[in-house]
Amino acid sequence: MPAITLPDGNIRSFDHPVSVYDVAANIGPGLAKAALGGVVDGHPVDTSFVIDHDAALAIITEQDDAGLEIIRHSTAHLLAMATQDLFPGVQVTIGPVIEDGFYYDFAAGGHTFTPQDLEKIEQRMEEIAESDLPVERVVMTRDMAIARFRNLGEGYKVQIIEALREGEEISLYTQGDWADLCRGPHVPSTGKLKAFKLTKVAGAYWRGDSNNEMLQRIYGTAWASKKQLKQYLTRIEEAEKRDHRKIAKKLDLFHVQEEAPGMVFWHPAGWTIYQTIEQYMRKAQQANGYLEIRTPQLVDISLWQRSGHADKFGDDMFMLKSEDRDFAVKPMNCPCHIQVFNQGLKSYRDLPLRLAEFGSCHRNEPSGSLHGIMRVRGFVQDDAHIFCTEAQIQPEVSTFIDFLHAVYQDFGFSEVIYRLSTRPQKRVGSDAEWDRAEKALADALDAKQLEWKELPGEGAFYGPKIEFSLKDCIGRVWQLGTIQVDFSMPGRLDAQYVAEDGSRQVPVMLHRAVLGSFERFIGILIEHYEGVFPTWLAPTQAVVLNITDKQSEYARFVEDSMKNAGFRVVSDLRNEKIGFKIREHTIQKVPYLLVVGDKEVESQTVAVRARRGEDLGSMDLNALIARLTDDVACRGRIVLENQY
RNA sequence: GCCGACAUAGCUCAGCUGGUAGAGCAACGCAUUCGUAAUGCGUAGGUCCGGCGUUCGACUCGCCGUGUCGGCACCA
Repeated sequence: MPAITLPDGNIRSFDHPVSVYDVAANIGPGLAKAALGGVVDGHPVDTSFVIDHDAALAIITEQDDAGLEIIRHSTAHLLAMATQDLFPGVQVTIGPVIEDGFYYDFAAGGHTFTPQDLEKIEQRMEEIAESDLPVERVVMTRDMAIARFRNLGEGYKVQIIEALREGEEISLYTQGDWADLCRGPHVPSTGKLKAFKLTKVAGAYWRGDSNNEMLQRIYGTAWASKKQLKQYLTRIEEAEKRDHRKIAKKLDLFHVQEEAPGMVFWHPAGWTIYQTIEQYMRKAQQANGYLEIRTPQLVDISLWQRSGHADKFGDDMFMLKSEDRDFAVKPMNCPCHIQVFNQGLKSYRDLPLRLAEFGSCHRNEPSGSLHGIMRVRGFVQDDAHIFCTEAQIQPEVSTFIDFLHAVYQDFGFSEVIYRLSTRPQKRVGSDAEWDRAEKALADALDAKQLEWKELPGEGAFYGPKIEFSLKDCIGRVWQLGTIQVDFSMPGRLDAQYVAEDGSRQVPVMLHRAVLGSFERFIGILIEHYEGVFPTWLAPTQAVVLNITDKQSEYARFVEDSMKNAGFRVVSDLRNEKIGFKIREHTIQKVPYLLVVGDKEVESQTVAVRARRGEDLGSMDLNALIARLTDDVACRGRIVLENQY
């Protein structure tokens, strides 16, 4: 005789076992109609789930995140059913929910899905949804499930079931004459699926392993209502306008071309941003106890053999031969930094020793992985290596995180994603060392009360790492900063110091970067600001505009004065209407437009127009310089409130 | 690297089933000297990504490359 406790604390008693749907109906017909599933004592279930004992129950509707998840999962099934309907012989594999949607992987024999196929499939999905087929859960034994899917010729499903534990309860969900293996829960009927759209088709390896065959993945998005779907599509459309490649073209920041795939040609405007950031980082690092160095681009392969890089990444390194010697273009800076450390005998008193380099690196990244300037083959890192004792690891990591936060704040980033990547299968170093290194990093994160996620097995071959990541305009996550503990490489490359007791010890090395690569960082920045750079980064900070030729001499005077005060200013003296010139420089996102007409010449002022048309009125040059000085000094910290 | 799509003027893009290319903006010239998001008129501009093939004829069809885009895999 179950007593059902609802989320609001209300208890409803029944004299017979009841389904989730029954309880919802007991509360009200509207809720019964809206119910998509339930959560019974913390476990998500279908509306058909029968409760026969006292339990806590929350009804899930499309208002809940869990409801949306059910809708997406069921839409994935709908996609699979429609696809198999239209393309007999296609095998189903998996179809999970992802952010904002779902996908389903198919083994389609020789057929490849075209955009036209997607349209047809989507249409079939609409039809099935409209026919409001009941979705039912069927439980069977493992052997029965295997037999069933084997009969259907669904080899992939058989493999999935075979991987499940023996004796585990297997559930299938059926709709009409179609069924899929699934844990659930699912919507009670296909009529609940009202707002979805297939978005793209792509290849994906079976079980995520590139040694396996490639399946065809169809992506889709699904929402509780048509309105939400439309909002989502608009959001994506808007986000795509922030694409750093598009904005960079409009603002003339850089280009790439066929002859140098994955390498960036920086234009004056882009290079101004780059240099501003580099100079900023240089100062910041000096202030934080780093010593800047510079090491060679080409280093004999033997060094990379000793460091272990040639063994693990040899295929991805650019090699060249000269006078019978093999050189590698450096893919990273650490082995070179150890060479600097190794010059002269170091004492424990020298530790921690922080060596920094804006190191230019090249990696022959797989062609398919290149992406704008976010993933390139030639890049520069704000790289540094901290040589220290084991006891110094945690304070150094902690100090570094503070440093990184201060830098990110200057760029206006607040939503940092923290991840700790732990030991991979292929690695060097003892388990005891890995234990200590992983703990040091986790403790540092916990001490700062940061929310972080562990990525098991994702560490570098020489040590675990913390990754600091940000999202791009359409939600793709990119790693920028990192700090990695390395117990191995210093030893491999003979780094030593003399300890207090006179013994020779091998230092620990921390690899770290705040921005990661300048290329990627600037790509993220462009999307973050949508090209509207805060004044300190803006390639051109102000443009002087004359109304007619009469004021050109004064305009040049203003330009020179501002340049002498240290700002990046140009004059636009073209014989064009003021409205036209305003428009052009507004489109170029120049922070300040300084208009000079007869009035301004007369009063020795400028009429200042800030971004988005804001009229700051007339100012004399001292007031203008003060204003820009303040603006530059605050960097990106208040740019967001300035923006709108 | 793998799967798929795409590559036309400086940029954004048209170009139907094969008959040697077109617009807007930009550039250049002339006129206009103008007060806060587009002044008018004119001129010039293309190895239609590269190679090979089919064809009387290829931007258009086929094959091979290269690059880009979307995913997957990889990411020291």
